[in-house]
Amino acid sequence: MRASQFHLNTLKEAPADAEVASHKLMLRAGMIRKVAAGIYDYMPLALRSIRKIEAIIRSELNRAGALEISMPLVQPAELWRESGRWDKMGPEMLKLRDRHERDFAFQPTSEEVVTDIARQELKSYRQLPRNFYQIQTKFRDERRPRFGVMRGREFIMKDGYSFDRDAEAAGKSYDTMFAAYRGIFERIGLAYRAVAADTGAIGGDRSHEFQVIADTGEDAIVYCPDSGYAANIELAEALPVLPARAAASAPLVKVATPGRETCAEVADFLGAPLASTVKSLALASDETDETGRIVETAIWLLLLRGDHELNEVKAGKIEGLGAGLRFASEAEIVDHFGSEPGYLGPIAPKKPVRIVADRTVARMADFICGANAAGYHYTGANWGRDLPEPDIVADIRNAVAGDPSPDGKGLLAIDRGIEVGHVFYLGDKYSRAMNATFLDIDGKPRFFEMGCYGIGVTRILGAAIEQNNDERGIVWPAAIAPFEAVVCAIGWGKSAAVRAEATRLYEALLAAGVDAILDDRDERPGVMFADWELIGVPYRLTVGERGLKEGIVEYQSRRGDEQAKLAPSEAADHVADRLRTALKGGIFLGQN
RNA sequence: CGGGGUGUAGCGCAGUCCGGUAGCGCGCUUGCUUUGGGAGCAAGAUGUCGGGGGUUCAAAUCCCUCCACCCCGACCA
Repeated sequence: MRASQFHLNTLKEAPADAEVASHKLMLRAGMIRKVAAGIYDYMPLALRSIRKIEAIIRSELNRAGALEISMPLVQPAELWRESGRWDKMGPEMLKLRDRHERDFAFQPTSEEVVTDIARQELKSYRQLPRNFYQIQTKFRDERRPRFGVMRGREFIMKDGYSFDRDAEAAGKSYDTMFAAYRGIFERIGLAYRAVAADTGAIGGDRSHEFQVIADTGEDAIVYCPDSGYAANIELAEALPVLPARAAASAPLVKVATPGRETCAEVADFLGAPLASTVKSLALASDETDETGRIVETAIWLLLLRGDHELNEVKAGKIEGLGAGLRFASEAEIVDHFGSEPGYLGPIAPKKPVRIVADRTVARMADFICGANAAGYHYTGANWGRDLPEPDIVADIRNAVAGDPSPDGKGLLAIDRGIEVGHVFYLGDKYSRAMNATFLDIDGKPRFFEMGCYGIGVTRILGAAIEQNNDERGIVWPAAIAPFEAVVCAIGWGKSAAVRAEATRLYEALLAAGVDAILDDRDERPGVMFADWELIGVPYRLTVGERGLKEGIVEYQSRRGDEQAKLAPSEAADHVADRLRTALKGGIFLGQN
């Protein structure tokens, strides 16, 4: 490709609506253009990278035995009604109507359609296992699209689905996909972690997210550097921080704490450590009938140590609390505790409430908590003596850095991550709902055991840039760079020698299998360098009259780790050699 | 969905308070000069001032209304 024939449109200043580095840089490099909120044009540079990501995914999935198919973007409502998700997906799903007033959805994912394929195409256990995937445009009407392609509404995703005879075989399919994902992210060349993730209603332990490590990530990843344990913070078990409950040593005293409503304020006011306070959160759970009407509301008091945070995913798993979990309203709080928020506590609420203590709180002694009276807290509170033992003791907090690892082999650390892949064991959730069966060896129909496997193709672009950029622009991993190398010709217009040598070098790169571009725009060197550094091409060869007089061309890596003057005859091989090393892969930071 | 903010040339912005013929920088076009880190000079082109309605002799500016986009948001008692 010659730059004079390519479409380049770089900006010195980023549009004002871009917030994060990847979004700004993609706009400045001219990779994407915003068409509407969360909806973008992918210009030639971006599409080149996308196609490379897709090619890596295809090659690894095909190698793992998965089969590529293509399912419709516009899917009939009946299938979604069968699974019950037509209503459940809510406003995230874009719904459409055709000229006959029939309902359709623009696919946000394709479990329903693929299950429909399976129940019609897969009749016998002899056809199993089977794994279908597609790489395609998805639409999810996000409440708040942001961060450019990282959380867009329309995006490209690889979604794959496995069908197996039984849970054991499904486990093997899962493992195969897990390994394939490792292969994919190795090749893409990003630092990533595979972490255990929440399985929601399905249960079990077979759900992993592939997280690209970046400070701007929306997810918190808890891991243990010593043992390799890694999990999304939603799931990561938080062990009690205290070894055992100490004996009570202080009397229960009601102290005035006027205007001090948060644990930090109270601790500060009383001159006590934050870790000696207990935070009381009033939650409510609404039980509904089939029509969605609330038939019963229960009020709960969740207790956390003052320096800990509630984990709502964990709270939602408490028996009875999961249904309609929400924070209690102020009226409910006053009604049950006899006090306004800010001074709630587990000691003698006005009406009985269910008390759930985090495991750490259950081991605390002589703690500080609200007194259920405005402007007052208790100090020296003790379980068993001043209040009954908690109804439920459970892990309901977020793990924090420095907690003991759940596997007992060290201390936890926390990183931020961008979720770019997810593998999930589905069981028979969809096959049962949609009556998708095959005939097993005993001649009886069985529901398929399914798994689903996603990769956010366009999100990988954003994640790669978040992880790899500097003040000059993008620093692509070689495997997904729009071009692997650029030949900058200085003085293209006026020097036949430069034209000849730059062209020869460019062709030598192509011959060596390097995806190169020749910058023949006859621009000033500063313009060319700035453009290619912004775009993030990994390797650059510069040809100018000055160098040719010395008998050299200049080589520069975008990472800035190597700069050299090379004999023109060696330059293409040098780049090809560096590229081969670079394409060997990413940095796997571990899995659990 | 709630709260806040912004819409003026392709991009970044000024002008709005205090109504009076729409500006600056970058980019773009043409010419000349320049040519190893985003060149200089000269001459140009480009605007439904987000849309609609209203007030006024006169509206980017004041009023009403709609729209789009951006940011924050269960906050933890």
